[in-house]
Amino acid sequence: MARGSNRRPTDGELAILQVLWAMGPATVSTIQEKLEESRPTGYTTVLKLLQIMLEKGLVTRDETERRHVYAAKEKERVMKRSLVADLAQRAFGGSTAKLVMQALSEEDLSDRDRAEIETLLKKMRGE
Amino acid sequence: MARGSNRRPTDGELAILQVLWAMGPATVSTIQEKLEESRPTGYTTVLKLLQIMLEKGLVTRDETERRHVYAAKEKERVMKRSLVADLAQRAFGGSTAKLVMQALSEEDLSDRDRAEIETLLKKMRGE
DNA sequence: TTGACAATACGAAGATCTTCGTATATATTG
DNA sequence: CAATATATACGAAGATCTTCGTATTGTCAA
Repeated sequence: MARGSNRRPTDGELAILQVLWAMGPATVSTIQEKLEESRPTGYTTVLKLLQIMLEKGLVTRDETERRHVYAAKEKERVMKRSLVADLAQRAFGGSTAKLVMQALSEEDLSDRDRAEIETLLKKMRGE
Repeated sequence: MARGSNRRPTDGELAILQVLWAMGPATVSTIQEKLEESRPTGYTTVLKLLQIMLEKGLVTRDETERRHVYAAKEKERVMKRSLVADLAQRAFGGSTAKLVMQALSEEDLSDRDRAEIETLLKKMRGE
């Protein structure tokens, strides 16, 4: 198996994935600039991380142009699902419901958020 | 600052915390036996982890008896809140609501769970 | 073609995590 | 008390993560 396969992304990797999900495919320097806002990181560091992520299969790379273009491989949704499942597993005995309860009970949700969640639950009830 | 302070617990540490939260204060061998079910780990490894967790302030230790008794320091709720907040930060742009939406939309909740969550939301709406 | 610049590749250092072997200390029992 | 069992302490190895310095490669202009 390749390096770190089947493992959740590290903090650095996740920060990069967030950028890629938000911006779509991008070059190293673009990613690095964007990352600067939330997580200052040198150019070669970002590059190295992307190279490792490529090895791990977390991103794809288009080498057509001189400036390689990286893109997140896993769909955002798939990855986030697995992150939530992972936390549920590690901290909530595998129960996503418990995780949700915990999240809701501590948080000050906006009315809008709360309404959205209620709608979602209503839809689930219908099925 | 002490070792790894302000950092989220590692997988091994979290596994131990889960045992301590479930069983209350316990000796190394008790913890190790319990852990065997979910995460086979040798005795000295568990011991070492606990010693490190003590340094980090994740657990307390009662040395009165020959067999030291370890206990989770942070309240379960506090730690779990910070874990959820951490994931929201790292993967959902800081939005707990988005995290919850993601968790709910993918999961097959039992009717009971769904009802419980709806009750919680209703209560929040009242306030 | 060559010089200058821009981008990638590579390697290694320093931290942390997990694991375990071994040393040391403390009971227990015959 | 001596022998044995049981606990804890310590240190070090092997992995992974992050970071960065430096080497290499590719591009463009004069």
